[in-house]
Amino acid sequence: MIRKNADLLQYITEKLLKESEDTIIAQSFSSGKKIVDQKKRVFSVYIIKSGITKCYLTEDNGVDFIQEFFGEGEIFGELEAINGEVSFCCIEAINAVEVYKIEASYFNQLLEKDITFNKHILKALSKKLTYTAVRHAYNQSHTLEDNLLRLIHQFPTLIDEISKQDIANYLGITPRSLNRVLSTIKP
Amino acid sequence: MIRKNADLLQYITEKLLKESEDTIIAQSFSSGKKIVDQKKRVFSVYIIKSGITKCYLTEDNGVDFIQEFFGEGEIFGELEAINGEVSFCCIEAINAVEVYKIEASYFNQLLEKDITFNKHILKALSKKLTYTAVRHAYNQSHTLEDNLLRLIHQFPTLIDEISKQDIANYLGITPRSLNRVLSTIKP
DNA sequence: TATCACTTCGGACAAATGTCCTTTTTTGGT
DNA sequence: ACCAAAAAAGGACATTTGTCCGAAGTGATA
Repeated sequence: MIRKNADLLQYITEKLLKESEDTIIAQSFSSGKKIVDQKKRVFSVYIIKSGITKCYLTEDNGVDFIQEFFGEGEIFGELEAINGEVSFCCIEAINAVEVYKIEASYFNQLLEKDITFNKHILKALSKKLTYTAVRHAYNQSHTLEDNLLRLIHQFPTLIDEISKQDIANYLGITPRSLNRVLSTIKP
Repeated sequence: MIRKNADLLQYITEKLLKESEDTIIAQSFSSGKKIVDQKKRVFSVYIIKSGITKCYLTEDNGVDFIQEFFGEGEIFGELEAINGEVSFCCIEAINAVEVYKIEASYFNQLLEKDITFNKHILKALSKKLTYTAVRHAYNQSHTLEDNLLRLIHQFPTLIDEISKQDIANYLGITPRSLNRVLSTIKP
């Protein structure tokens, strides 16, 4: 649901910020702002300091699909820095978001020079891969009701913090279906 | 659909095999054999030399969901080597499969010592992440008919090489639905 | 050839989900 | 406090997908 990466954030703030004061810069985005746009070049890698973003793709038929919600310590832009391709998704602030921003070229330098950083990134990538695989397997193999109950269990304040449309786009369903199932499990 | 990684396979065969003759060993599996089992420890990393495997998870309700089919050069077991956790999926040979097998500990040594290898793995991980994200977004946002047509377009001999049950498990549907849609698009 | 196990194929019906609306509620700005 | 715009809610119906079968095809083997 809302993914976090405490280890990575800690490493950035406690170690890297001190030795790279001029290359790692803080930046803020207000709710609704796009930080990374689909099919555009990405010149930086971002690590979330605070706030929540959604990571989504807009399909050719106009439907939005939300991959994940990113919270503290989650990284994005790293795939594009590593393989040099354009972004395949949008990253948009859901509330007030603060990030650390690293130039893609410096990020790649760090990967080569700093073994610990390299390991953090390898772990971050394998974490992402694991949780996306597990979530999609679950979602495809269970009923909508199961998926919703699991989501609410993992993140009880979900419905207060995230719009119905976004929850529906995360589950790959319509808001109508979401409401229907919500009304059967709530009362 | 069937994922491949020519660059990685080339690097293994042309460079690594020569300098690590005793640590990278070839191994064969016949059709139907499980190479990696779900929720078990994994002690090696594998790169496919030839053949096709399926990568799938069995959910608590007994449903199998196929993440991907792996072909030449595709790597597996690397997530478990990197983060030290048990496997979250099964890898099973679909036909006769030959792999290169690397001890997890040696794999981690290589990551530290061999920058080129490290880059190959970073790229392999980001490729995997990109294609799983893109595939799931597409599948969730399009009709079953669209998904099938796309699949057949990407891989025309699909229906001959892979069982209906596996195709259904890959799409997250039942074989009944698959047949229904096949009969509407074929004739 | 007979038989068993396995896969495939579809019919008939049930259940889930989408589509298209209109109405109600909430939100944000002046 | 008021209004316009957006978000949420849910009715009615159409469509899609699942469930539960039994029938038909296939391949291996005695």
